[in-house]
Amino acid sequence: MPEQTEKTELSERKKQILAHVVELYIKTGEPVGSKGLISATGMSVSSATVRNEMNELDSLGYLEQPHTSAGRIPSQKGYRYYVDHLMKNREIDELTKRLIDAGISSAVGDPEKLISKSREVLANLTKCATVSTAPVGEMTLIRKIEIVPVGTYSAMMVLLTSNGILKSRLCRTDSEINAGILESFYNIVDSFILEKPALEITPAYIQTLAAAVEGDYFTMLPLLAAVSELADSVGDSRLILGGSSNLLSFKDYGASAVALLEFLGKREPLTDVISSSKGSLDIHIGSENKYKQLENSSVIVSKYSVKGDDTGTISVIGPTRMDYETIIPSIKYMTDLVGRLISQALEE
Amino acid sequence: MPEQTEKTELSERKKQILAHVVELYIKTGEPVGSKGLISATGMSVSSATVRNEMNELDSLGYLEQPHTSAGRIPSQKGYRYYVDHLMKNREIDELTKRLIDAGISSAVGDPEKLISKSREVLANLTKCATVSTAPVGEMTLIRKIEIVPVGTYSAMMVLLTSNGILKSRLCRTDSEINAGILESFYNIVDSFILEKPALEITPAYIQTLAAAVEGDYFTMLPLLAAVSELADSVGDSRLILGGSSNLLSFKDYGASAVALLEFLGKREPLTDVISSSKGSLDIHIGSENKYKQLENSSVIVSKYSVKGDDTGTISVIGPTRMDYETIIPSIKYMTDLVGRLISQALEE
DNA sequence: ATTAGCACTCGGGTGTTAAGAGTGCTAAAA
DNA sequence: TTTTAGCACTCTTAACACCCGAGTGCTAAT
Repeated sequence: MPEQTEKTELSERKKQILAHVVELYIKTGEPVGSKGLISATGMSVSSATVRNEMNELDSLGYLEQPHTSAGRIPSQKGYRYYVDHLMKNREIDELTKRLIDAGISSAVGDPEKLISKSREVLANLTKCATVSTAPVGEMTLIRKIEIVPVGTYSAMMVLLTSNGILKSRLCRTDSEINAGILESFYNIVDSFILEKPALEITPAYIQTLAAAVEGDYFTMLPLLAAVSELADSVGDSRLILGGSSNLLSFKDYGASAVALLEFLGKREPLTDVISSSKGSLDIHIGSENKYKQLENSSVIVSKYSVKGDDTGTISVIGPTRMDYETIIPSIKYMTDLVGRLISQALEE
Repeated sequence: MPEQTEKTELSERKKQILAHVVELYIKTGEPVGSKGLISATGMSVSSATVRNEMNELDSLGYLEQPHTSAGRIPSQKGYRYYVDHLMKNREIDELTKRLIDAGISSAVGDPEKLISKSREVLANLTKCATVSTAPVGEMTLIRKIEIVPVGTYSAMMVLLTSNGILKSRLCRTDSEINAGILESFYNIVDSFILEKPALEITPAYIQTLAAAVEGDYFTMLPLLAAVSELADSVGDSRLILGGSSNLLSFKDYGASAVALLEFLGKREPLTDVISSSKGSLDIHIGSENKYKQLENSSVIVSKYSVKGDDTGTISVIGPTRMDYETIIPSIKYMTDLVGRLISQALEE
């Protein structure tokens, strides 16, 4: 009597077999056949039985055959069923946890560094590509601008946003940077730049400000240009891709790896993919992604929120055959940690 | 009588043919045969003549055949002869020049930005991988450190080196950052950190400093740790690789592209390759590079020097079949420009 | 010195075949 | 009714033979 009792319910043994197929395929990358499955898992049934079950899983759409005489591989539906129902979502591995902690320890206190470190660490850990989006949005305000002269004609400038992103650069003027210049610079900054959204500090806006400057226009211009350049680079931290070369090692993508890398290189579609995630941890398998270029990939998007309502994301992109079982706990742990640390860093 | 008069000298026509073969092969990527060469160049000799000449070029080692019945491709020696004697080293293209100028215009005044922009721009231009090394060395000193509180427990910290590299980060302490802390921080910085080589500000060194702090050890520690982190990241700017995914588009590297990317990902050998260059513009063709992984690649290393004796480099890495004729003027122009602009930025 | 002509070579493409892996089905056993 | 053993079948892959064409090297004629 324990058979598929409903359309959506699989018999225990089918579940077991599906889980084994998915896991074996994830491990080896080879289509798994009835015999191979038995010898690898030690199930105490015959290959014929497994074959029958697999056959049914096949017609139910959970498995598919690359060709008639090969083993089976999970279909998209199969992966989906696996991550939804079969995967033991175990706790994160203690060692992995240590690696993560150690990896981002040097960035504690600085949101931007936390974000990029987390991306790097996760890329190393998962051997997949990772994407991070900083909690930068419409309402990320310019919080502080400092300028420190380091020579007669040059100064270092630092810009801090309400989200804790810090950008700095040197800038150079044609005429001397004296107290007067600094004063009028801070005046402009105080009145027209601070507490404005970073996205609004465009070159055009700067132009209009500069036009209104009395007197030392030509000294002020490079300073204001530097401000706009810094404000602009805040936006750059929004979405960053890392570890994409990891994807080359997967034999899953044959020659198509190049096309994938090209796709990932473009900003807009990637932003789209990430931002279309709703939950706090979303898994998009294969063609669940709306972009054709991702049909053989899975994207795991995990969100964290910092004290405001701003949310950032960390994502992992890899072949559908990625190791969900270990990646998911890692990315979860990572996002929690980063969210906590950033919130902490932003406390007054 | 104009034949190969010496071992090292080729007849005019041989030179012409060699040049054509190299250029055609660079353009098409296909081995060039006698007929194809004539039809592509409009030479007024018969294919048989060309064949004879090619045959001799072959035995002299300038050309080689992938297989008997294919056309010829330049050997390493052929490329070498081409870049040394045959290539018209024309001026940089006006359009390219504009692109370069425009590309790095936003970075003027900031050495570090200049360096990374130049790398990016050159990667886009050449479609190859690019490597930049900043003029960071043993004698790059910490020139200035500023710390600006931005909240009760957090401050932004900025570090400037003698070479104009600026690094910044937020840092956070457990107890309040007050005037006293700041004062003792600056005391430590002034006495033990400023004007020291950045490379010497290691975590270990910081440890010994921190140990000697009286009183508020636990507040000072994160600040000093941040200093060491910043000093460390100065070293990171030393050698940076960019545009490596460009290499994937070259059909020259088939499956070996992956191995190449892996090689380029490692820091030490790459440093070795770049730093073994002696002249101001060095071209290493194929296995002239001492690393086996580069046997199908050429590396062009171009140096610039800034006012001191510090020199940085910009390099292009691509298949031996790269377009030397346009890449070389571009990289030359770029290094000159960057060298000039950095020197300018570093003037008092 | 150049060229036309020609035999030759070799890689790439196209069957064909044999081996191997894996399946689906059937009939017997539990 | 479920499981299992056996077997025929399918399909991929590797290996081999084959042909075609591009390109060569050589020779003889100009």
